[in-house]
Amino acid sequence: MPKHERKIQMDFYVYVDTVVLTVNPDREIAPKDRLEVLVMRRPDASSNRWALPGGAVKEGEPLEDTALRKVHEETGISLRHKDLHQVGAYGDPGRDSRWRAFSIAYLALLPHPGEIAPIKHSVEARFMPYRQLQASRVLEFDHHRIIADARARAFSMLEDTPIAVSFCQPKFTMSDLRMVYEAFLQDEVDAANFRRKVELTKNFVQPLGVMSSDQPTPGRPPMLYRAGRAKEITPPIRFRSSPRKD
Amino acid sequence: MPKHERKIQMDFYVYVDTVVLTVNPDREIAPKDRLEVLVMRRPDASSNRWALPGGAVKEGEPLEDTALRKVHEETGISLRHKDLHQVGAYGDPGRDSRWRAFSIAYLALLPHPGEIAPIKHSVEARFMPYRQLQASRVLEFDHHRIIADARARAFSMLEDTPIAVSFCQPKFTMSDLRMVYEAFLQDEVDAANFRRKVELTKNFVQPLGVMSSDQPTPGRPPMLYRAGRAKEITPPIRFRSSPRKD
DNA sequence: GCAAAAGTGTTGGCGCTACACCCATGG
DNA sequence: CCATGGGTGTAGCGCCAACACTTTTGC
Repeated sequence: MPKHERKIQMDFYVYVDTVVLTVNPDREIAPKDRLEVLVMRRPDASSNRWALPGGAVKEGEPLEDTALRKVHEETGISLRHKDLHQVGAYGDPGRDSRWRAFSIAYLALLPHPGEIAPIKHSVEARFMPYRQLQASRVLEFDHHRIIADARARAFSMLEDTPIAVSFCQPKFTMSDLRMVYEAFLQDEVDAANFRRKVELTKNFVQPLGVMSSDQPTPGRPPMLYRAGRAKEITPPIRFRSSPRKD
Repeated sequence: MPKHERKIQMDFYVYVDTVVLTVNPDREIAPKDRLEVLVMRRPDASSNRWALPGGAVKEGEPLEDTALRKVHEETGISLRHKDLHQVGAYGDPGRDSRWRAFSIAYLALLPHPGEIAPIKHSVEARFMPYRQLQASRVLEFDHHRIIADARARAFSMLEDTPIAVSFCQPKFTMSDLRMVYEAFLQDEVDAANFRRKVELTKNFVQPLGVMSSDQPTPGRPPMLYRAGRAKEITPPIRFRSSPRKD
């Protein structure tokens, strides 16, 4: 690593970009379109150009602090350290046409805010469906690749950590939790088997005897759960894709 | 990301460090101790201090090129782009006591060189057992954490890509391949089930005629295989840890 | 009002597949 | 002694059906 060499990298920039993912619980929406990404539009940017929240690392500032700071500055959303997971580093020459720019990408998981978060900042920020973003390539730089990598990493974390509850409200139903997996799997999951797998995993969720008396919805009132204290899922929750028709 | 702001990051350094992993096929060695890491000792470093090969990114140089270049310069080993996989970025203030240093870590998988590679460079380089490195903390900076992350990433890649063959010679036996998994699993694997799982995966390996006519070893001569052309393993090869005694 | 229908959550069961463990055979 | 192949019991799970509990609809 660092030998005692001269400082020759004065034109290098180090940024942090954060992919804030959420799952829209609206049952009207198709499972594939429930996954949403927080994006922003810069004041000076051309219309129809969106970007991930992010910015330059300050001197003496840990990378995760940069992520939290820029997301708050640019979208008004306050994340916590425990919500952040590193996705990777992006540093190809030419990914930024102006200068050599490195970006360390983070992933954050957030319960869905009921409405588009009221953002009173100079920049416009909102959640947009992941699939729509990938279909119409409106993101700057290599941010399409970054959000794709972030989604893949989030899905693998769903399999062997209880992180899916991060997308849910403090009290949630089994269907809420299942819809998180469906959003990332981009497919439906058998409700019966899902329940069994979750309940057999010690400390994944904790039942709260009560029924949800929210809005009167049709159907049997669901049981409510809250997050357990498990840090990992053993055995991992996997969903086989093999018996699908090929 | 990059706004039009002044250049304020002149004291930031961007490095690439590479974790070259290999599996020692020596049957005398316990499975847990077969995993080895390529480390080097700097000429000016105090004795007993080792580090991963790596160095600063040059202007206009892709990150992976930096990895290949520094590994070659410092250890004489020539890697290929396809051997490289990114592990992550490390940028905590204070990880380098001299200045703010970011390091992007890569992972490379290499067949075991029969002998410690004869390195005729100014720096001393060699493979050392992973477990021994982690037990005696002789690595510089946060390289202990980096090699731990690299090992975890390699293991997850073993499960759903045919990358294990990267650790083997061009022609290998089923036992050679199985020992790769055992090295990362830190446990033994049933030979019969392993064979079936591998053979049922299309294009994972390709059987050659027969017989290793190497050294006459005790036991029945094994079949020889070479790498298939599959890019991923479906379904993934998993090894359950549940029915072990707890 | 009341009954039927429709919608959602929950439980149970059948059958297949994967695999851990064991054993037989071959070189 | 190691490689290879076969066999068996069991756990996980995909799939389906039944049942529970509610709101909505029809008369």
